[in-house]
Amino acid sequence: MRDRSDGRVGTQHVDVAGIDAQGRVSPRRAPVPEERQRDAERTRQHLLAAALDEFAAKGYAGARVHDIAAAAGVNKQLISYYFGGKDGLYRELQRIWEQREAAFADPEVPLPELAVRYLRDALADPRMMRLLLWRSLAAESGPPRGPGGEESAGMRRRQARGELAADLDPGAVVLMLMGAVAAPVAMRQMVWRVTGLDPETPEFEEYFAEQLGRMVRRLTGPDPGSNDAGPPG
Amino acid sequence: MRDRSDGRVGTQHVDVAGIDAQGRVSPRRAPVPEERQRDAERTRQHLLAAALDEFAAKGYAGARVHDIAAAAGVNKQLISYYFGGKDGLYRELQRIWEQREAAFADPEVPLPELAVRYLRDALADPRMMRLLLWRSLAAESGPPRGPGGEESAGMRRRQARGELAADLDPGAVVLMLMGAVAAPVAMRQMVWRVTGLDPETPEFEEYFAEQLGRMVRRLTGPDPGSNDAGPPG
DNA sequence: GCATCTGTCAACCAATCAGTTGATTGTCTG
DNA sequence: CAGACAATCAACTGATTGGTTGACAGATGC
Repeated sequence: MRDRSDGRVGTQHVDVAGIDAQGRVSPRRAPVPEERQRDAERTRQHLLAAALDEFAAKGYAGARVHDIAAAAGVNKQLISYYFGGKDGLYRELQRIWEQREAAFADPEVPLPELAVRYLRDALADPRMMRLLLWRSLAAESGPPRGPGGEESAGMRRRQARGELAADLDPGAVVLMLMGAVAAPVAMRQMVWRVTGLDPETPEFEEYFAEQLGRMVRRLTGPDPGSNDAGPPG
Repeated sequence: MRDRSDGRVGTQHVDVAGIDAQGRVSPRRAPVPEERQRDAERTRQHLLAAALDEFAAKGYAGARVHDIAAAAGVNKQLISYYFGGKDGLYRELQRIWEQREAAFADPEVPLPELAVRYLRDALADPRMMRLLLWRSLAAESGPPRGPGGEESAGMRRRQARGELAADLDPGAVVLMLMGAVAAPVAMRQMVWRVTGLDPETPEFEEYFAEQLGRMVRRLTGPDPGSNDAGPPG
């Protein structure tokens, strides 16, 4: 047995929440009173945090296991030891992300707020969004997998509730919102050219969140004035 | 002299239009009556076309000069010979793209049509969009370069003309439209999950073009009915 | 307190890959 | 047609890079 990750596949033993927005590892590891010199879980988390930085920054092909190990402060062999190699480390990151992803998209919160929430999340820590984009671009083309058209269930409920204009298709709206949220991450230099703002500043976040909210409100219902300017005169 | 590209820097000797949407090389090369065995310009174009495919598919880090040369049907050394290496080939592609880019964004065509035009262009041949996305993701973070906030000049004219709602900032609208157009290219699997359509089919193109047009029309002026349902009142 | 397992590392290895070298052959020009 | 130059290729090279090996040392249990 030379790959410690084999036994973990399918389980969720990883401290998913242990990686904060700055990539630091949370110190809470209950059964360990003082700092040990050797701590498998701590090393795993350090590697995962460093890998998230590296893969988000350079993508899979551009990432270097040497750099990940160096950033984690451990020997690069431990990547093979814990995750079975670069590929396993990458997969583990994606697995963690898919777990978190499910917690989003509450169908009760109004659409403009939901969009803005996604935006702020992506801007506060663009690494996951970047990971998604890298993966999407790298995915070789071919027939789509999995069930299709299911994601818009909550959206269709919104529409039935009158929260979305009748002549708009929920799928298209979701797609456009995804694009709008991803745009500042996917096309950073475009932000500068188009708005004159640095996409990483809080100024831009406030500006674009406000604007995105307004735009989404215009997609809600046949009367755009009813949501942000009172009933029409 | 071992790099034929040195003498070309700054000039535009390349048959930019010679690469069509399918990556084929146009056969028109005026002063050549029959097929020669050796043809520098033809080889250059073959390499550029193959490079566009390869870089768009895998990005810079993932692209392999060997594969580019093989797809072009020539020896890989010719990449160094004509372009000074992988990097020079990549730069040349970007240079070509920047030349074409300028031809877009006519401030006279209505905004919904402009957005739809961009969308159809991106869907018909996603390679340039993919190139842009790869480059954006790979660009290391840092202070933005070049002049900022200038791109929205035409948009501001639209707003003054009343084509854009007064409470929306042109920059934010452009950014969102960019994201919406890029979304089907940048997040292909999302299209399938959200709409149930294959993003490469004409069905999807018609569907999303129609929907995008409707959404953009809702961003034009305080009265959404004024643009697609005649004058108000 | 000793044996065993787990965690860690330095050094090594094989594969990949961009780029170079030197030779070969088509093409043009006088 | 002959010399010169342009275009092309097969083989080689040096540098990365992901992964493996074998040793060693901290932790753990008896």
